[in-house]
Amino acid sequence: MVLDVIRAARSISRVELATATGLTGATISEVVRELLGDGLVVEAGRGAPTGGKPRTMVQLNPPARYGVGVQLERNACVIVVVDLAGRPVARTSFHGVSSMPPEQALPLVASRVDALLTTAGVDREKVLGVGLVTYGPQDRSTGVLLTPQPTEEWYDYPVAPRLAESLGLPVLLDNDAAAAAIGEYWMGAVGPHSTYGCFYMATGIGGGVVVAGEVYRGSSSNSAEIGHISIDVNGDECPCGNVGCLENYAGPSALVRQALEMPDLARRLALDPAADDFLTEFARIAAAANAGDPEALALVERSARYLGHAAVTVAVLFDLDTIVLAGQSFAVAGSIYQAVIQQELDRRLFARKAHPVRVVPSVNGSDAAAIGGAILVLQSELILGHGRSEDGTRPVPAGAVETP
Amino acid sequence: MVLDVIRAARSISRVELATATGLTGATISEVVRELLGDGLVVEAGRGAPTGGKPRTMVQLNPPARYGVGVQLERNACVIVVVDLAGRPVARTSFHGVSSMPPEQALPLVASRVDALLTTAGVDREKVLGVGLVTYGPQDRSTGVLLTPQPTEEWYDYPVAPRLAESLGLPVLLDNDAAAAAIGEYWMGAVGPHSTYGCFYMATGIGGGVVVAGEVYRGSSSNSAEIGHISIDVNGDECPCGNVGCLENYAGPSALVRQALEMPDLARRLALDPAADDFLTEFARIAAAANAGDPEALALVERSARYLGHAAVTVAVLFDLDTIVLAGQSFAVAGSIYQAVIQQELDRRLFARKAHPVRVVPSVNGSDAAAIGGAILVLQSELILGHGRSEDGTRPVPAGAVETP
DNA sequence: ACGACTTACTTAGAGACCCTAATAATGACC
DNA sequence: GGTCATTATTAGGGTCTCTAAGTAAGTCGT
Repeated sequence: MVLDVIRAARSISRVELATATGLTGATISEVVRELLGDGLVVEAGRGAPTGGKPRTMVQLNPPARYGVGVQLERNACVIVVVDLAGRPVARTSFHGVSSMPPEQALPLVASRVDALLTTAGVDREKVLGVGLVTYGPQDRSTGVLLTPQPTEEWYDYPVAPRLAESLGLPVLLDNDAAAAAIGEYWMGAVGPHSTYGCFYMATGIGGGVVVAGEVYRGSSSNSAEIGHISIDVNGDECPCGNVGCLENYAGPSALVRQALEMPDLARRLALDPAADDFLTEFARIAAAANAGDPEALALVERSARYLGHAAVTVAVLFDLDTIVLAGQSFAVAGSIYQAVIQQELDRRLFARKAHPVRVVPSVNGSDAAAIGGAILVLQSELILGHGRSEDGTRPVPAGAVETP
Repeated sequence: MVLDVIRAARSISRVELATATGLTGATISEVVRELLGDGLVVEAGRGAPTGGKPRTMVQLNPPARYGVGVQLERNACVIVVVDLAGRPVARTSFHGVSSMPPEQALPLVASRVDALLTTAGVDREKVLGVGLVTYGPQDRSTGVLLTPQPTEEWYDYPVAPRLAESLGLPVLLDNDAAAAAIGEYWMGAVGPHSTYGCFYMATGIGGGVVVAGEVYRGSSSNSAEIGHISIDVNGDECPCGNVGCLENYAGPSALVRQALEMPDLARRLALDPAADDFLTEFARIAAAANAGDPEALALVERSARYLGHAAVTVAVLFDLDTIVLAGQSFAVAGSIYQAVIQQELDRRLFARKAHPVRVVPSVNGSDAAAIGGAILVLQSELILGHGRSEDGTRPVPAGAVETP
């Protein structure tokens, strides 16, 4: 808990820690000494003069621990290594995983992770674990995917345990949007008391909500599937069973479909109706909208308005104060989306006497989910204490100085 | 925490408490001794034989403490007194409060509470506090209403502090739907690990979500306002600022409006277009639907389908396992609503590999909100420990046996 | 019917955690 | 250079919950 406050504050003195945590100075002294001993934090400089003894600031020691984030998307796989500060120190991405069966894909991923750690010169002892993030339903506790994607063979396959086996590191399975959401928190983009949501748009649209610094988990940890909430009670049925699903109005594949129905636009952007990777087609539409193409802009703005409409629902239900936009599909035309969604929220929530909802782009950019996955591991092991050993002490990698 | 487990189990032995709480038998012994001393629990009988020393069961001592619930609705005011088991031991209701300014209404409410406690013979020392529940936005921390209802004068009026002053008892302000929701939990209608929602329909439609035995609170404790989530992106604008609000499709006032547009039905049910209390008109429609009137049934079923549609959204976002229907507007045609909403959930969620969502009526009937308000106080003071004194001990009303 | 066994509960002592109170350290200010 | 304000540390104690050992109260076998 103290560590989390230090992280949030970036640099903080012991007195400030005491007031922030509610603990007494004596206890803080003790805890900070232990953290210093573990190498997790370092003393760094003086605080502003206060008329007495100057405060010695403590802050996270970024290279003390690392987390690995692996994101499996429909087409690509992104791997990042982040330090304690949440900053990526190494990154790689490659294609082809989605067309393999898991038996073949996971060892490949494992070898890539190994290679990345080696080239980045990261001491393996300092790696707390791997955060594996995917879209769609999953069983976090067993580390199993509950969707037959990318291929049938992945359904019910124990991806997390198998990857853990290959790597010899703990592997946490989680949702891409949830990971991106917690990434914002760790990086300090939202306040520690903020209740906020993340809209994650890549090939699909996912969502994650964070309350008091932790991801909201419902009864089965598959909450906030924003892509399949309905925005129109009279809409068409979706393969998911619901009607009027947001994704079919506002998702990248929907926009490509809509653009293909506009012959002028389709020709102008050289859209390929047979392209199997619709994200590149979508990126072209987004780029055209950015460049001022009226037809493309109209499409993107309508998509954004639908997203804004869903954002109102999510914001009202969860009582959010901030919504973060993350995922590569916001990479190109993110500012348009941000403006329109913000406008929609302001318009629809103004009449309520409630606080406004702020819309912001992710601080972690396109790799938000992968980075978030790595951060989930850091949080799980260091803050929530899931990785502590049986005797209650923290696992101390080689190199850390043990307190006597 | 131990008390909460005892409540949930109704009757439980110390060994079972140990396994349920994760504490050791020794600790449980100590804690239970203290609870016995406070009079909060009593030993009651033997458990099933296990081959050794029989287990002595402990259970809540219902008359040890009481909570008062006060519900302010648009037309009526309901006051209940419940014991530790959550059972109402006294109840009264009256009209007229909504037409008064708060300066006049709150002393009236206070006198009614006093009278009710007296006639019920409840020792005032054993009353932990009052749960005041209302609809619409509010500021729980200050006990202030953020809506100009029932009249302008109530807006920003410190209702909770004033009532506390009049009564000399702590007063908690909360949302009616949230109260009804937590009432279900206390009564054991949902399991302790359930994540569930409550749809509360009286004059409007409210919602509450409970996670791990506590009401979900967003950034301002005004979450899950179900009546004003949109079910139709192309719908009409609502005074709240949103479009296609559920309440305008499925709420009691909407149904009365729809029925008045059907001359045959309006005549048959003798609906009064000028009636200011549309709940009695709505009850007539619901009764007709129950009795098999095809037009009335069609109206109610359509309303239920809209509610079911919203239920899908809420269930997906919060990942619920159960939805409770509460409030007087479900009193008459509750079974129709329950069946249709259940059907809609099953239909829309089937394709997902997820768990089903169960729809159940409230165990607390029409007074669910008032009872829930009283229970909120019990929970707040006894389980969450908000009412403990400075030295960390529980407040011990006269009559309780203090441990040496 | 008696004693051995099983299971439930209690007591005693130890350790972790965090508190209060007193003490040491360190730079600002006159 | 001494006093003061403020920060940090140390010492000692209280509370909580644990382990380990002991006691209570049944069942079961002979």
